[in-house]
Amino acid sequence: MNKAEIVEVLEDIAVLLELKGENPFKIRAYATGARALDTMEDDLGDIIADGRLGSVKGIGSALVDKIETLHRTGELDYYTELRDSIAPGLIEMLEIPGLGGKKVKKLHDALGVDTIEGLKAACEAGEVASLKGFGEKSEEKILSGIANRGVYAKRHLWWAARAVAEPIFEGLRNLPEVERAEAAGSLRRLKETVGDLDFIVASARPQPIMDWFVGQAGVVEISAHGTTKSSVRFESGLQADLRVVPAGQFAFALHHFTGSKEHNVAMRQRALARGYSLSEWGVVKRDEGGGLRPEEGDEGGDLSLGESRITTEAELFRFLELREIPPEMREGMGELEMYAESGGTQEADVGDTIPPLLHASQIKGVFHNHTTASDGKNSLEEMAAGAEALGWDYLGIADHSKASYQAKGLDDARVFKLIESIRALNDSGESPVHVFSGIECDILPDGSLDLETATLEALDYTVMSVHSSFTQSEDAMTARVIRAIEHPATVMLGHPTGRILLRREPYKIDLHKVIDAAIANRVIIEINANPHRLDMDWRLWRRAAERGLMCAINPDAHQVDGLAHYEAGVNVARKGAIPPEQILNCRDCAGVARWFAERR
DNA sequence: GCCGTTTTCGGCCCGACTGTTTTCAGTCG
Repeated sequence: MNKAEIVEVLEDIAVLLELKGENPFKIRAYATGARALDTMEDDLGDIIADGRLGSVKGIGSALVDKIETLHRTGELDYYTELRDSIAPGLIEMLEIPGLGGKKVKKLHDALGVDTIEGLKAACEAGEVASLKGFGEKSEEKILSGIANRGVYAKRHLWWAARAVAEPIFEGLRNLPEVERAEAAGSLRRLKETVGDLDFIVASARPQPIMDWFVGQAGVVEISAHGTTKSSVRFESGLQADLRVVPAGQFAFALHHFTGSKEHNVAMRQRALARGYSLSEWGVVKRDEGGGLRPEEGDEGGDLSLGESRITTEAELFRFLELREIPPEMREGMGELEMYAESGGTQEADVGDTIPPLLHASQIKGVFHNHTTASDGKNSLEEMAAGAEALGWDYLGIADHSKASYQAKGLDDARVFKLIESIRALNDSGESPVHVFSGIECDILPDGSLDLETATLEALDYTVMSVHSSFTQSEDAMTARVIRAIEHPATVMLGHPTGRILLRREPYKIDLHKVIDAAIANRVIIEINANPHRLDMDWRLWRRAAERGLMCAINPDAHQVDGLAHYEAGVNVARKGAIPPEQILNCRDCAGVARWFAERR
């Protein structure tokens, strides 16, 4: 069993234990272990062979046994027995808002329900309301949760969520009562998908702000409307929370609600290790007995340190001897260690290990875009004009190749015609944007390429992509893509997993081997910046970039408007901490041309 | 089940909100 599958098993065990009513800390241990395994960068087989698994933080002796057994045999009796003892309907019930492990267990124990349908019937019969700990409100909430299960559980593309958030954010900032306003949560962390929107506002007069918020266009449901917190839901199912806090707590609240949860846990542990307790309200000193007392210098027993000393996130980080961690790096993936202040005891300046994050203004052009020659909606000239409007120096055009028949893919002869028309545009002097001629060439099922080598070599650059036979085995797909990477005419690899966020799973492929091959062959892996793809995933980039992998931000635009998606690619590059010098789009026109030439 | 520069046992991040209670458990972020 591979690592990803074992991670799933451990996560399953955590859920199952929750339904068993197990010790919450044991449950957390499994969830933590799963996460530790997931974020581990080395090959699991190597780590097991070296006997290093037990030294991974969060994985103790019991988990070492279970992970090794799963890795070796693909089975685990403990898991099988646990799974057989729990009805699948109970696991589904956890998706209903307001129901956690304990309540689901109680419903099952007291009423015998083990399916969503059974639970619905029990609610309608009033059996749930008569249960101790439940009431009429719980019953209603469960019924509405069941009715809306699909929409509520859904996540939303970052791009779509931002479109909803921006007008609200702008509106908030323009209200006279608002002192400071920020969007927090996964939107601010630039995650590829967003569960809900969080707005944090500093104000001494919350009520008018709350009233304005719940009255926004597009609000279909108001689930809370209080003085410190309001919650609304939009038509798409997207939920938005607004929290208003006094100015002195703003930095703490903003940090807390930006998350991630794992980052916050790590921050609190760091605070505890220094004798402080950190929360969204502030930071207080803990005395020896473990109790809390207000930080010295605070007046009137106000527990918040914020009003006197900490008014920005930067100050909060500095208080914990950290450099300011950008929101997109706060994923609980070792960022505290990365941004720790050296304290003068270390030989090397840790600052050197923190790469500067890419800024959108550094992008001088993008690659991999389509025109009406294949399945694009705009002509070559219109796309070039779109690039000019964005202030770019160059634009790469890479239409489909003939195997993508449904996309009117180009055969060899049409490629040469396209090269001619691109050359004509460049020579005409009509476009200040230089156009690079490329192709998005299909990687055929056996790993061979869809066009003649001579054709590929006549182009400025190439992007090789898989568009067919998605269901090959992991070994076959990996070998297929690596064969394409090893082809001398290959310059870039397109959307390496083929995933469509919220819609289609990635195909099975060993990306670690693909990354190794790309580095060895000086092949660029793209960040497909289409908001539905964002492939290759940011989680893989930090390590890959450290090992020297080059990246290109490719909007895969099929019309002029699609060029703007490059911004979502910038997000991925930031989250992946890819140094700008390893991003081809940061080079000027001559630099890009040189890269293409040297690659050949 | 994990972990340890006070600990191999006794902790484990913290607080608000909700709905249910009559002082609090469960859920959520």
